[in-house]
Amino acid sequence: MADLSIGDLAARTGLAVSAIRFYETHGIVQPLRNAGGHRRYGRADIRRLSFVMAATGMGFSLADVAAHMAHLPAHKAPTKADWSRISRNFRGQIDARIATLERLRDRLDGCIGCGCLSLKSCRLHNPADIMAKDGPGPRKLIAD
Amino acid sequence: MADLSIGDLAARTGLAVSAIRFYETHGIVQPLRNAGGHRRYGRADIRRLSFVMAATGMGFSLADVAAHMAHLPAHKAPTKADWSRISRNFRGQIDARIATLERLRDRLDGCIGCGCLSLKSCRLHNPADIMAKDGPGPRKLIAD
DNA sequence: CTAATTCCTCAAGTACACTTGAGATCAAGA
DNA sequence: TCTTGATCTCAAGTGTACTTGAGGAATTAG
Repeated sequence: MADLSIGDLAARTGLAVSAIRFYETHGIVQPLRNAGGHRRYGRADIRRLSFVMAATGMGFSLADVAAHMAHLPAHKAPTKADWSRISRNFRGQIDARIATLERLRDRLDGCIGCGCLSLKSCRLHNPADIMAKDGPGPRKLIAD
Repeated sequence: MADLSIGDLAARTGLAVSAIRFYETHGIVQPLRNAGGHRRYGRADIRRLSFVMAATGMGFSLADVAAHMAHLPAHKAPTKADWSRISRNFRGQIDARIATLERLRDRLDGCIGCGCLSLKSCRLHNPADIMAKDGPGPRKLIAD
């Protein structure tokens, strides 16, 4: 009920209209169309987009977010259980990221103390658990 | 002493040679040149690049990182005090990011409980302190 | 000394996340 | 009804962070 135009949705989420259309190409929202071909959204889409904003704003990729949201029903409003499951999954990723940041912070604290004068002992210089598993390359250092 | 080739540096940091050259265009490293025009790095550059990897890996922009590193001396090895100052400054940004992630996490916890059935009360839906100051637009949500 | 590596520069390409613009259609208020 | 504003599609552009490739010179292992 009370379907929204793309402009309404933009106004309510703070996103640009173009961004909402872009997210649609990633399957994050799947609006219906009215007689004239204009997109019509439900209220649940406000929440979807808020979730996307929060997650991408924290540095998670759209692909990541889209993968989580793929578990939500397409056109009917997600249930409490739907959102709960997503929240729990995503929470794991957030916790992982916090842990990594805390490790980095602790290392920097160590550097403040040691002055980083010893290459061998400096933990910043050997960030083994920050760096990815498969060989050199800066690819996806914080991949979950 | 013991100056390193770009390949040596790549091997020791895990970065691609092309990435190190790219960082040079951003002023992050400023190698000398030997007679044949090849870049020569000092050991201190290993640490510089490790710092960059840690920071960019956590989602900080190169510009951010470069701004911090601009306070390090260009060609002489940074002193303990130099690194300490950078560590302290950067620590502030890390703490801010951790705090934002924790807020997001707490909101998700709230959503797990409430099931996000109320648009008005859902905190994910009104992430005022995640969203930037100046009006709508997803620009730089996590800017420090 | 030769051959294989490594390195050089510079231009162009890639991936992600969107924005901008053109040209046309749809919707809503005076 | 008219006209302004919102929306449509599709192509191309933007910024960030790099990678890839071409053509050529320097370095190093045998």
